[in-house]
Order: sequence, then C-alpha cells, then structure tokens
Amino acid sequence: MDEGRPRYHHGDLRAALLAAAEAELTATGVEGFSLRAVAKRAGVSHAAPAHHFGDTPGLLTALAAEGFGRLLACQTRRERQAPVDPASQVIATGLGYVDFALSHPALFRLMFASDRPDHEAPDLRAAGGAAIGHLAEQMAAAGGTVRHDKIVTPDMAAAWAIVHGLATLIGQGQMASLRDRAPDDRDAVLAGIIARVLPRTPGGADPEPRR
Amino acid sequence: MDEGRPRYHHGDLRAALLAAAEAELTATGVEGFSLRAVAKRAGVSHAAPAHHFGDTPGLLTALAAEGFGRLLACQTRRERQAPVDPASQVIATGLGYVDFALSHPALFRLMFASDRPDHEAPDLRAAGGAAIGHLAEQMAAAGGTVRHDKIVTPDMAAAWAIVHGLATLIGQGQMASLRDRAPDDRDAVLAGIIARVLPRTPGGADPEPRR
DNA sequence: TGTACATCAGTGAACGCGCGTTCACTGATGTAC
DNA sequence: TGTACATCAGTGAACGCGCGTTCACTGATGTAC
Repeated sequence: MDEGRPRYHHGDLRAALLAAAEAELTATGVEGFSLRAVAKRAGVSHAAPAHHFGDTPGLLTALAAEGFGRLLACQTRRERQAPVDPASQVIATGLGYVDFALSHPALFRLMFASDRPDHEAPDLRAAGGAAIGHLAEQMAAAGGTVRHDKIVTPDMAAAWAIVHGLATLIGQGQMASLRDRAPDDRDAVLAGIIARVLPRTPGGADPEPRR
Repeated sequence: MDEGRPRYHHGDLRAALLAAAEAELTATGVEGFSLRAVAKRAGVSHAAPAHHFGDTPGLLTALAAEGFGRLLACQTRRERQAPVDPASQVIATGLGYVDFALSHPALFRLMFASDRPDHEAPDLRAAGGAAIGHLAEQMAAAGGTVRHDKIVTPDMAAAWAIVHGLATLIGQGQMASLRDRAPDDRDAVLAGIIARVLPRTPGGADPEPRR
C-alpha cells in the first residue's frame, strides 16, 4: 500500500486532522490551540486544513461533534456490561459518561466549557442532543419524569447534574482521591452516588442501599 | 477629589485592572483574553499591568482567587436567609454556589475550567480551599461524613457534584428552561434536587419531600 | 517648613513571534469520449 | 485501451495583525534631614 512513502494526496486527511487536533488539544489545551500546530502535527502544510474544515472553529466544531459520538458510545458500552434492570442501566449510563470525561479530559472540556466550537452548528447540536437525550431516555426508563420538549424536569436535571458534576470535577483532578482509586472501587462509589438522585418508585426498594 | 482629571498615578490601578479583566472576560471569554485589551479597557498603557501582576497568568490567577472569595460570599449570604436547621443550611450553601455561577458565568469558567490561571499559586489554592471547604463543613453539619485530609467521601462528592453540575450546566445555558424560571420557582426546584443527595439520618425524615 | 533624593507607578516606542488568511501554483485523480 | 481535460487536494511564500515583552523615560510620592 506504499505506506511509508509520502504522497502528494494524503488519502484521508480529514480523519488525520481530527486525530491531530485531539492530540494537540490534549497537549496544549483549548486555549492555546492553533490550526498551524495541528497541520504541523499531521505533517501537512498549514493551509491544508482549510480545504476540509474552513477555519479553526470549523475544525473544533467537528472535533466536538465527534466527541459527543464517543460519549454516547461510552454510555452504551457500560450499559451492555450492566444488569438489565432500569436502575442499573441508568447508573451504567452515568458511569459511561464519567468514563469518557476521565479518558478524554481535554475533549470533554472542549465540548462543554469552550466558546471556540460553534455550538449552534447542526452537526454538533445533533450529536450533543443524541448523547444527552440518551441519558434522558435511560432516566425515563428508570421511572423518571422526562419531557423532551425543551423542558428540563427535576428528575432529568438531577441525573444530568450529578453525572456531569462528577465527570467534570474528577476529570479536572479536583477529586484526586476518587480519581486514583482502583476502577472497580471507584465505580462502586460513583454508582452509589448516582443512585441517590434516581426517582424512587412508590412501591419499590431503593435501587442501591444507602451507606 | 479631582475625579475627572487624568492623573499620572492611578490611585488603585490594581483594583481597576481586576475589574477591567472581569469585564473583558465577560465580553471576550477566557480564550480570547489578552492583557493589552484589559489595559485599554482600564485606560492605561499596555505595559502598566506588569507592575501589578507580572503577566497574563498572574492577572488571571488573582482574578480567579477573587472569584472564589465571592463564591464563598454568595454561599454565606444564602445561609443567612435560610432556616437554621442543618439541612436547610447546606441547601442554602448549594443555592449560593449556583447563584454565583449564574451571575458570573465567565468568571466561574475561569475558576474551574481554564488552564490559564496558575492553580498551584498559594493565594488561589487558599481561596478555592476556603470556598469548597465551607461546603464540606455544611455537609458535615447536616450529618455527612466528610474528612478533610484530601479524601473525598461519597457524601462530599455527591454534594459537590450535584451543586457543581447544576451550576455548570445552568450557567452555560444547557438547562435554559430552568435558568429562565422565576428565581423563587427555580430555587424551589434546585433545593429539591440538592436535597436528594443529602445523607438521611437514621431516625430522621427526609430533609425535603420527594416529588 | 523646606530641600534633596530614592523609590515607585505609568508611558510609549520598539522588537520579535505565531497566528489566520490569501493566492498562484502543482501534483494526483477521476471521468468523458 | 488510450487520450484530454476538469476537478480536487495539498504546497509554500507572502501579508497584515495582535500579542507579550523589553527598555529608557518621566511624573508623582514619600521620606530623611
């Protein structure tokens, strides 16, 4: 396949630039991010990215959208490993959300705490809506009240906030003692915390014992 | 006091620069923040800030530290307005935390989601520790298990995460329907959500009715 | 009260740098016939 | 199967801009005597 030989046409520069952008983001942070550095990292002239993404916000918007796709994938991966009862499932969704933030802290920050991507872009909105909408569906399945029409119910706000708060704080190293625990141990603690905000069905037991 | 007349020495340029920096932060965001723009906004030559803050990270570090002081003040203001029982008090602390994030979204982001301040600087660490430590004390008073020696307990992680998650998501406009409610109405919803994570004392009732 | 002097705060010109953007170009690819 | 040509992807030099930093300076303030 002529792997080693440099070719004039890259083949899949778009994907290569996204990968380079993520690496650059991890190395430099959102705030120092530049298109030139990404092009250099991808081994390409600094004018090349314009053909695929237009400008810096365009590249960051595409990267953020890809991030939301991976956030959703992290959620569903966890769900597959969990018991099938609705409470376990929504807890798994939350653990997947935290997984993503811990594995990709810079990307997570780009997606949720940066003005540089265009958050109104249809692709990004759709990807974000899919990931968060999935959490809402899981919460609804666990007995929560979750209306979709732009109204955030207490059940949904509680679930999203607890999961997002944990993901943000742990991902940023603000809860180092929790971050550095063995994964299984950490997951048990996180599951117990997430369980606190789940709706308790009238006749049912708590989804997780308290203390 | 010769107010209108421009003087060579400013009087309190340090404070004026901090105010200008906050305004600039609100207008431009952390990512486009520059020392020259701050100096221009304060009506001073662009080399002047160096006398007070050294460089850009120095200024942003001071601003973030001031932010934590105000975060703490928002917490205690709410506590003074709340009933004195421990559960009401810790909920008030949380509401104050959210108040701060809603009133100063750009500053909140600087404090928690930016690499530009030097988060290892003693002043900033102290200010941050005071604000978060206060939340921990309130949680402990409400019956939570909260050790201070760098260990985050589930009680503390839950309280911090729910409050931080709400503050972050609402402050960024991700929960617009909640943000745009009448303040009293919003507070009632938030109080109910925060109450979900409070420890339930063995013989005691829930601090807040569910649903 | 007055004078001399050190210190401090702020000025403004100059610098070098990395950035995004533009543009004429060139090499590769795909398609029509 | 071969040829011509349009289209596309990537190059590299050039540009103007705002940035942080440096530096000799100057105006104001405070203090010693």
